Amino acid sequence: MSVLTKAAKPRQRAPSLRSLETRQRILDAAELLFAHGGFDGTSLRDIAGKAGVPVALVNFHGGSKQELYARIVVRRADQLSDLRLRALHGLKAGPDRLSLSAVLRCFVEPYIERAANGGPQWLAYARLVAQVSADRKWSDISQRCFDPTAKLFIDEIAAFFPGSDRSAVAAGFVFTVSAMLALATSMWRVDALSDSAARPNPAVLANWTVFLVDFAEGGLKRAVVSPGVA
Amino acid sequence: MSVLTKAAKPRQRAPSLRSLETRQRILDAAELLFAHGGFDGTSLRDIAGKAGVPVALVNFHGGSKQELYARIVVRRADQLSDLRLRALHGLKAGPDRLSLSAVLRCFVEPYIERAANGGPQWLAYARLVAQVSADRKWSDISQRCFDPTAKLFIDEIAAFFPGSDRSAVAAGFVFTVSAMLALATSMWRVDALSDSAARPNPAVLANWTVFLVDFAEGGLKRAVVSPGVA
DNA sequence: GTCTATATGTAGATAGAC
DNA sequence: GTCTATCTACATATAGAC
Repeated sequence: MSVLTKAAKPRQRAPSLRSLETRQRILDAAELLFAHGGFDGTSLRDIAGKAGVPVALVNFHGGSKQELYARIVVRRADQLSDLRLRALHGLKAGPDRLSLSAVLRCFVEPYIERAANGGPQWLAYARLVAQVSADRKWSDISQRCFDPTAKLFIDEIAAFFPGSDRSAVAAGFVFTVSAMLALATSMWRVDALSDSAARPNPAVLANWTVFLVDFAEGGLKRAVVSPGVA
Repeated sequence: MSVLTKAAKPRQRAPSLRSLETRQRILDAAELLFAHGGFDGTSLRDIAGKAGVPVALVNFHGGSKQELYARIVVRRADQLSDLRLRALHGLKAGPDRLSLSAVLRCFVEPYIERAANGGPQWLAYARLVAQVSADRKWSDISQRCFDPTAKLFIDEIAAFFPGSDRSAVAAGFVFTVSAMLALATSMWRVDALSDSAARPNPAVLANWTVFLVDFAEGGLKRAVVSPGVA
């Protein structure tokens, strides 16, 4: 049974302003802590402590722990999809012929830009997206929040490879997404492996966007057209 | 303090045969369960139950929960590095000039091949490697188990891009690894996104090796030489 | 809507008999 | 080396006063 199909605890009146503030504090705290510790590594008590509310309020505003987790992922998913689709539509309305890299940028840039410059909540959300995308346990959330937009982009990408196998395009897209998520979660590995000074400043993350788009474009053009996969 | 620097519980004699069998059962069960549920999502009681031993034996043979987790990752890491380095040395000893894709294949193929055909324990181990690589919490394990070999391969890759920034090569390598790990953990997303029939058979995983190598080669050649990153 | 108090279960770890 | 029994802490969730 999906955690998303269950509605929130039924309430009889519209929530008060005070309630909305409390609720947001709880969701914000949960976002930060879930992103850092994962679902199983974070307790509702941790969340209540960080939000400065008693434990019972976390259940009241967030529902069960699973519902709370899902609620947080859903919260920003529409906004992220909006940014991506808006960029894509703007591109298609423009005068230039579509390029593969431009399409890829429409998908990648909103995520990276917000992870880099959207403040700690968006950075946490970026990590949360990586958790959800990597763990089959959350596949229902992925399917509801991310797959519709992803499929649209796969269609756009596939148009650059006429006659190609759709599962090859999908695989290339998944590789691209995994590289994108690595930007938000694994830059510490890049630093460790390049023996460079630490790069703790999240602002430079944005510098890697063009690198990522180049990598994905080159990878797709090299792999999808080749007959490597039957 | 690293979990790896602590030695195992001191024992005065070499373990008996019976002990070795019990220990292996415990480690195998832990490998399967940690890979499926993650560190925090798996209890020592689950592991003891699956191994068919009392809980106390898990502590006796595995040490603390963290030590047990680290022990499992370390257990196959040397073997994996061996396979990769042996393949690389074989390549360099051969008559042909090195190609980038051949070098990449040396790194990628042992992992994919064992995830696909090495049985359930190796498949679980592949997922475990993905967990360790994605979570900064395990960076000390990454550094001990995987970074030395990774640095050697980055050196080899960098030789194909003279004058390039080492952190760019490292980033391209991290992207490549993230795509490799996605093969072992996220093929369900490919199936969901391509609307294809499920692909539950792990044997076809190996078919994707060439696709992955192509993707990585194309991505590196496109991204590293371009001046996208200062 | 909020919060105290608590019900109920499970976690990791170990002491000490065998 | 093995295993029973248990210690202590913390988990999620809710009942019911305010």
